[in-house]
Amino acid sequence: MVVKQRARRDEEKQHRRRTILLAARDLLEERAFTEFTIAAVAERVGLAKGTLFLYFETKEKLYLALLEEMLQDWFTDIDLRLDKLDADIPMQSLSTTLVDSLKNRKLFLTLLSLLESVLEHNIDYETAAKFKWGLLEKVTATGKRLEQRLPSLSLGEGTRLLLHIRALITGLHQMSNTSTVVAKVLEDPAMQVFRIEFEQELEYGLKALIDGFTKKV
Amino acid sequence: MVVKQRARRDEEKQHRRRTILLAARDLLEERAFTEFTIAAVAERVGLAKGTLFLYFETKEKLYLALLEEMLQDWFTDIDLRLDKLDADIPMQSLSTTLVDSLKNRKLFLTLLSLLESVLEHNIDYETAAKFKWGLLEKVTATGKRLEQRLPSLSLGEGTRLLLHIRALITGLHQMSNTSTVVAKVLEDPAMQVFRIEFEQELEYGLKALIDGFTKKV
Amino acid sequence: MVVKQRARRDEEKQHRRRTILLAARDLLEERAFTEFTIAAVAERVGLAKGTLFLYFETKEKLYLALLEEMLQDWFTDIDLRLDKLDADIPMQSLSTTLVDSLKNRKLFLTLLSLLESVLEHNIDYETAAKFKWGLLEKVTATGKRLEQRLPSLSLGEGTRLLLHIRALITGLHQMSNTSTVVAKVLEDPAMQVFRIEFEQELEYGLKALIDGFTKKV
Amino acid sequence: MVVKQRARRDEEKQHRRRTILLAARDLLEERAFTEFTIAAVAERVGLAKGTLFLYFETKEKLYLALLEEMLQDWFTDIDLRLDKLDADIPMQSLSTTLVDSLKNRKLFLTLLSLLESVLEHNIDYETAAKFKWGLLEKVTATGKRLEQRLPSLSLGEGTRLLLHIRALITGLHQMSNTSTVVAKVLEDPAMQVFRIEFEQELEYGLKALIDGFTKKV
DNA sequence: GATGAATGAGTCTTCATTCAT
DNA sequence: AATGAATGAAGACTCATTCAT
Repeated sequence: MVVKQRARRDEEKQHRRRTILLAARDLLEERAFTEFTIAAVAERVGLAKGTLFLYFETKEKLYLALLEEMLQDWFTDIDLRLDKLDADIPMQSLSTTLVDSLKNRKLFLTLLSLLESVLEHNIDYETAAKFKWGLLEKVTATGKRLEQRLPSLSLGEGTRLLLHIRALITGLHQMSNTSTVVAKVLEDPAMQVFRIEFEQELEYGLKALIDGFTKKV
Repeated sequence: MVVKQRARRDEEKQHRRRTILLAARDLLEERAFTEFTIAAVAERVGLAKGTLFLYFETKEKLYLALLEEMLQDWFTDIDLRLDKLDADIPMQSLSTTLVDSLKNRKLFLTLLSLLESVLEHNIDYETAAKFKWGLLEKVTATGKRLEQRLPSLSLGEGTRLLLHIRALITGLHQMSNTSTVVAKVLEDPAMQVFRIEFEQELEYGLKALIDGFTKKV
Repeated sequence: MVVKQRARRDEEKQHRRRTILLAARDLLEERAFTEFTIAAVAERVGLAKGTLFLYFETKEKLYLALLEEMLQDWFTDIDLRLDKLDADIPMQSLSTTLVDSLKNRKLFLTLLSLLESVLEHNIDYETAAKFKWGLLEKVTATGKRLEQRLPSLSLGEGTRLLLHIRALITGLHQMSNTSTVVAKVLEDPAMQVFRIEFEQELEYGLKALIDGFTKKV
Repeated sequence: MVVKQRARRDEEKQHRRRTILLAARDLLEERAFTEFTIAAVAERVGLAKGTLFLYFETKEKLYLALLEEMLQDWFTDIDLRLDKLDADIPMQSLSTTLVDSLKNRKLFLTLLSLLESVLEHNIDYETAAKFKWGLLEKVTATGKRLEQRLPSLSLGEGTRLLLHIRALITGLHQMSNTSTVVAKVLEDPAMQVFRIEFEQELEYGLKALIDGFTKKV
């Protein structure tokens, strides 16, 4: 029975919440999502299983909180980069910007890929609504920024482009994360086509996608 | 205990294998993937759970075999359509062709979306290798066809385009399949951005993607 | 964290003890026994969970104290009524008296029904002894009163009658408190036999019981 | 992994079902109801936990099945005894008959005492309805028999008497089953009043109750 | 004394897989 | 080959009780 220092003040509690999220983040970075259990997270933080339920009512809420935080970070980052981006620079640099913003965000990608298929299941209306409204806000704001940077986009197309960008990100991320056995199979030189280098391939795909979105007269 | 007629000859065994796959296919079409349990498949085929393990050593092998068959079908279909496609027709019709080929292939999309994240886990090297080599062949062949149809593509870029097409398909498919609760949240008019109509959106995205791949000078 | 005024003097502590018991009483009146958790009681009193354990070492001790208080009240009430009861009035009115004394004592009945099966577990010898000795005193006194009112009873039979009265009360109370699902089942007219109206049925049963106890020559 | 002989034929399965029920019965005889968990029953039968769920879909269904069987037995027994009972013999022997029928049925009494408060919770409408209809049938039939033996009872009063008999049984049974600590407290000679000898006391109470039911002019 | 965060044993239940029949 | 009963490792979650603050 190792009693952890108690988080009494609200500040401390927020900190512990973050500690849990960080541990979850670490865990996700190392192991497959299927091994991502409450028990594993608890062990990682060095807290009892029950304690986690003091901070997150259900497993799914923990997942979602994790993604929510990462989304927040990512959108902040992306917005900053977009604001710095000169409007005259061609879209090529936009894809580079996006790819750069995703570097060191492996777990963000993992969770993002699982959003609709896993994370958004087994949650209540309240939680779902709160999450979606938050997301809507961010998506709209960033969508607007895209429209400013890419003047050929008409109203609302920024958000739409963002949606397709996400599709490409999610798709490629999944395809690039193979199981250990498959990775071994792909070592064969002939299999090169399937050895997807995520960042490089994403940049390539994004360029094409954005190109297509903007150049289409 | 109704003992099913035994499959003795190899031919019969192959036939039973197919019967299982077909039943699994039907099941997947009706129910969510989480309800896709061995027990459910067995019940659907009218065979015992244990029997399934005579034909597929693990659950994942069954999944993979299912996808393998569907991939076979889809590539055959797509190749046929590509061969019929006149080389002079602009790429716009290529996206339409692709979208058309995916109509009535809901389960194919479901499984394809789960390939790397679920299906390729818990299988042995042999199975993985066999699957990947088969896929390589198909991908290469269809990639070549794309290069023929889209002359601006250089050697090998057909396969690469195919890869990005799949990424977009997988990404959009996942995004368009929301849980019941989320669906309810999305009923709000303001949430329209998140209510993704798969086929329509895919066509839009594919056009842009292919456009970008080809027009890029 | 709102720290409640500390109870320093013994008098204050007794007062707080009572406050807790009263809150627990209220809670039990509203909710089913299964929802009667320490957390719920604490919330109701406006004290912290831990504080409750300063006044009651175990959950069961709290229960028992609660029942003890209610028993005290009830015996006081019943004794008063018995004293007012004219010795010449037939026993019929005794059952009425008893039933009347139980009106508005729902939670008393609930706890009484759980005495041996739940409340008296997980307590120490001391507590058990104290409780039982107190009860003995009350039972004996009221038993005596019964013997005075019902002259046909021989020495000690008053207590014995009391015992059987309690058995009937406990039994009927339990039988009349059905779960929601069962209540729905009992809506069927054919199920009328099982729809027990506690007070009415108790009066009926008590009459018979007391009748039998007294008229038996 | 001790694989138990498999129950293949329907007959064997019924037998295993009974084995489980018997084990549950034994367990209940030895330990308190709170310790009566699926895990404990499984260990007792020497089966895996999961196996129990093949025979009983939920914990509550197991409980109810247990009681259902015992009720069946008891009513059969009681009806037989009532049929043999000469109508001319006074009701005194009726109480004796009832008490006799309850000898060696400790666990039946335990479960019966928990029927409304525990067993009938957390079950679905179907199960509840099936149980109640079965019970209704038995209660009605036995109620009729009582009316035949006790001619002073008017139509329907047999069932009503049965109801009160059950209340007394349940009440006394609970009161007579004390926890270990309380039992120790009751060793004091002064506590004799609380040392309830179930059978003896039930006979006494039943006599009075039946007397009251019948003699009431 | 008061607090409430932390604990962790304990509960039911699911399901892929095994193996006696 | 076919069967399906048996397995048991997980898994999420609850709650009385403890104890650092």
